[in-house]
Amino acid sequence: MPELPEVETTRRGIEPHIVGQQVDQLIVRQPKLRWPVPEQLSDYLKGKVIESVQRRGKYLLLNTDQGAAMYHLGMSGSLYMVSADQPPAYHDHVDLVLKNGMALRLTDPRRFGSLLWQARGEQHELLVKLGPEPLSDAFDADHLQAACAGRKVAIKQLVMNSAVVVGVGNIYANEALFAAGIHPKRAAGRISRQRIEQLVVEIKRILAAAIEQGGTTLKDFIGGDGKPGYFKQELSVYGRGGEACVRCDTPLTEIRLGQRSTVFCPNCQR
DNA sequence: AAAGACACCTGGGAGC
DNA sequence: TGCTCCCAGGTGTCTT
Repeated sequence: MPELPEVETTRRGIEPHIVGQQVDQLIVRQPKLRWPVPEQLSDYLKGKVIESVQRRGKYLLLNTDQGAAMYHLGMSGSLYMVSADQPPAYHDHVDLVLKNGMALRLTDPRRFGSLLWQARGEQHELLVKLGPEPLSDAFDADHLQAACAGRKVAIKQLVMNSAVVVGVGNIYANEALFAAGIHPKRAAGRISRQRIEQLVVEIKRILAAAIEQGGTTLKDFIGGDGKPGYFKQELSVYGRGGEACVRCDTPLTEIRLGQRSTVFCPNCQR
């Protein structure tokens, strides 16, 4: 489900309901997520006040004065507010119950998501190697060019590498490469400076636009406010293999690149 | 060091 | 109706 825009949409949706609230308890019905939910997490969180909700890449950090609850939504996760007495459904794995009677509920059918703890003053090891935020000034043409230099890997796989830049998943990698006119299989080290600059611009533009639209709802994504995302209407290539290119009418080609479905226009993208 | 394959897990849709 | 197979928004780890 979630790439960066969906995670940011979730963050904005839950933030007003959580910041300043005190944790009553953490109910873990299914601890077997991508990594086991730490057994002591409930003790860590009990009685703490959520001071802020922060996003780093696709992680959400619920900060307290002792450390942070660190959520990742994997492929199929979502987070939303419910009344604490709302009966859980089958895949509702964790409730963060607040003293005001509400709860932050984690649903994740495939369980590729996670809920971990980051101690105060430490950086969790999963965050250490992350590259810059795509919407920050640290992600610029100099950075991307340096990451591409000498690399034979396909540019699509490079921009999806979280050590290079965080938050660019399969949907937006496809879309950004189309917008920049770059073939997804092109070797990263064989792209001109000018086209790298264009790619940086398009990644930022598309992610920002998707956030504005509340993310992309494919199957069942809903933001923290319970509304679906509307960016699907803006997709030019993702999910459109075989259909006509919006720019030149050529049928879009669909291939697999690193086990991920990849769609591009063989005429517009070189 | 870099590239590629594989792993984790469930549900939905296509095809027979 | 029901079975099998393939696919899905992620990403750490193991193998070449």
